[in-house]
Amino acid sequence: MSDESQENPKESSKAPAKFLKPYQPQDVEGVIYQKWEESGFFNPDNLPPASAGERTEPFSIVLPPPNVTGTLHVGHAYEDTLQDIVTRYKRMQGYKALWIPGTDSAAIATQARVEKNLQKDEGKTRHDLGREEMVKRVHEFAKNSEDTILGQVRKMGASLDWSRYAYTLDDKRNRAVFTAFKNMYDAGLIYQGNRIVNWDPKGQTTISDDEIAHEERTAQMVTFKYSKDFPIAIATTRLETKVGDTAVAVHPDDERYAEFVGREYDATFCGVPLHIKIVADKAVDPTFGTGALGVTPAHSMADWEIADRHDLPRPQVINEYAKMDVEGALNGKKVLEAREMILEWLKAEDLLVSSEDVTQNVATSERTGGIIEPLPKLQWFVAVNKPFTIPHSEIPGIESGSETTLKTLMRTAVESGAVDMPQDGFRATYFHWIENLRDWCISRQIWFGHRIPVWYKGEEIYCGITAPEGDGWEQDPDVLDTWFSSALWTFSTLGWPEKTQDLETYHPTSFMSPAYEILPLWVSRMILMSTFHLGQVPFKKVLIHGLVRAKDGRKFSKSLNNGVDPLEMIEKYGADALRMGLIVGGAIGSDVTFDEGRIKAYKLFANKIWNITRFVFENTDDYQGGTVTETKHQENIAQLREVTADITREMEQYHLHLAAEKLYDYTWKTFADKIIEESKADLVNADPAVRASAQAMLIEILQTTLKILHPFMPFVTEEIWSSFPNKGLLMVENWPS
RNA sequence: GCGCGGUUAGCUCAGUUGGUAGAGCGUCCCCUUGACGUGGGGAAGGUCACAGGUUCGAGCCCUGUAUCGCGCACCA
Repeated sequence: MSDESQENPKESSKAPAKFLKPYQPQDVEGVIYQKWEESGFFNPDNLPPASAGERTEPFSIVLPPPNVTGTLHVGHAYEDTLQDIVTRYKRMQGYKALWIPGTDSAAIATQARVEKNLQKDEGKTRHDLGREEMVKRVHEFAKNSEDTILGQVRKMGASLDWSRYAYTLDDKRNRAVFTAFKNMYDAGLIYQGNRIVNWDPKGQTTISDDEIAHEERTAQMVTFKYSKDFPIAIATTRLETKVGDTAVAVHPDDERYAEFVGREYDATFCGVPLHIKIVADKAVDPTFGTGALGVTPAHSMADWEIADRHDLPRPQVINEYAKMDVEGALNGKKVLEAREMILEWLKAEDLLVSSEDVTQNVATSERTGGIIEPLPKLQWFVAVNKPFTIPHSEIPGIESGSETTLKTLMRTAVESGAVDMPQDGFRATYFHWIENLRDWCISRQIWFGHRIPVWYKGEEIYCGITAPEGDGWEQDPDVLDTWFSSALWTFSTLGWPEKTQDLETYHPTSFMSPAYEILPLWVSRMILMSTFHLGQVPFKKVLIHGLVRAKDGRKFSKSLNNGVDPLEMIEKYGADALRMGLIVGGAIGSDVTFDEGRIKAYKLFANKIWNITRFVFENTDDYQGGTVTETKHQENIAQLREVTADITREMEQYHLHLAAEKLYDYTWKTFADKIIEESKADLVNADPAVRASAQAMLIEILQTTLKILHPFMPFVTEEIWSSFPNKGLLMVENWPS
């Protein structure tokens, strides 16, 4: 700051004409962004030295890649703002600040979107087009939507290094994905297995646990016996699955049924022959229902595990189209029809014991709304509990060359503090999720995405980064779960698997700020991939943010049609106002309610800064130099120094909302309402030294204020800064201390 | 069921290590004083969900209750 007061004496300026009108963000934002881009300073390789000398310390963030399914929404705007504030702050502090942009192909979401359009516009399905044509269409759609969304990110003022732009399906990221797959396959951590998966009959694909939404429905809970001579009644809401039963399980300590354990019975159930064994298993809750569980291994996760323990057969009785696949009259019926038929049959045979309505949560696909049918299928999995030897580890508590599991890595990365997750609540959620984690099903039966890098020829199987030599090889038709590639994002964007300078310099990344809803989906999987492939955490600090909600507290969603278009807000109030309005909306981590009034308030604030500047220019046009000599002026500067230190403290703790509020408060209540008001008398003082002192003070306070406001309101501050003679870009000025 | 979070002014939300409650918007009154009316000055408005506890002192810490919301797992 002291060097500033020595700089000032050389400066004198008239108020440029633009200050005579109110601030018009629309006129300047595009121009300013272009100036920034042309400067090359978004790329840390081009940054000028800082006050402390050459920039040596890296600071890196990767942008959580928006899906190429549509346009920017206000949640993106919030997230972009958080990251841009941090990036700009660190850049001004002298770091090699890098923020990498990218987009995500979002396999299922994007394909579903295109399929929907296809159905609507042409009345066709993807099968009508064929795989090749369909994938082409999806790529076209993605390209279009990518252009749109990147244009929108720029409008937010995001200081992203576009020269390092990455797309999850580009060549480099493809290579990273295949390499990651192969490495994990070779380590025995990716395997193929027949397991119960969440099958979406509507989307004709498997989906992960995280893509399931539970919907509350009323269902009929039916208690019945398989046959007249069967000794135990069981209950179910899914009668149609009962033709796939191979056992009845009771609790080992349940005396009511103890005598039956081990016996086997034959029955013909609604035309289907059943062979039922009575087994004892701890998983059964003796207090629920009749205390006996009909075991349907092929259509229930829990039952599959019971079947494992008792070596039971696992007949599949429902197919991929949610239709019955059994002997007799039920064959080919939809599950709901079959349920009715069986109920009628039970009544007719007098096997129905009782029936009641219950409320239960039905698993549906988040994407298609289809009711999930648990089915056994041959799928690819990542083994999270399987021990393996990690060749290299920088994670505290995990030695290089030691035996560990992916789950242990995920837990240790956060437990050890290598990933700093300061929000206790979210850390608890994270650990809770890890504890319940099962093997991750990574194959998807869709066409758009990373094709699984495995080829088959008869009994032979080959896993590699490119197709194997020779004829007759056929590639696995499935594609990978989109989160598989997203999970590599912190290092695939930096050039991995090549040993690039970027990877060396910028990984682990410094900071990540995702929404809490993708903590399990994405954050934990980035930790999984990064610790496995690099032995490093993906980021040193993760600060989870909340959702932006509509004023009534509901989520913004397309179906509710309550969305707010950030571009409309920018058009109306300016990007700076939108940024401030979102940041001050609430503490990071809690949900933010969207409030247009708040954004409007910050448009007024931008104008206030504009007019402060006008006042300073108008009153310093004859400024010939001189320093801040008056005691009260010096006190004002000292006070600003304290405010700056306070704001810096808040920034260091990532209390961005507090820093923003304090900036607003200082600029308006102290600088404008007190300092400027009090300076008016001094500016007309007969003693030219007093006037000069006031002038020096005003210039210094204005310039410092612009600097500390810049990360929050980059456009208006940069525009004002450009009106001072002999100044470079504000974005690379040094953060005052 | 397990886990997490919220409950503070009419509305939307802050509140840093416990020290007499804050902002924006809204409401009311005043001001055509040369930076800005997209402004300035002032005012009203809160038993900080409830009940206990710890403390000299609690919006903040502890226990419990209510209520709203979220996540995970689901019971057949």
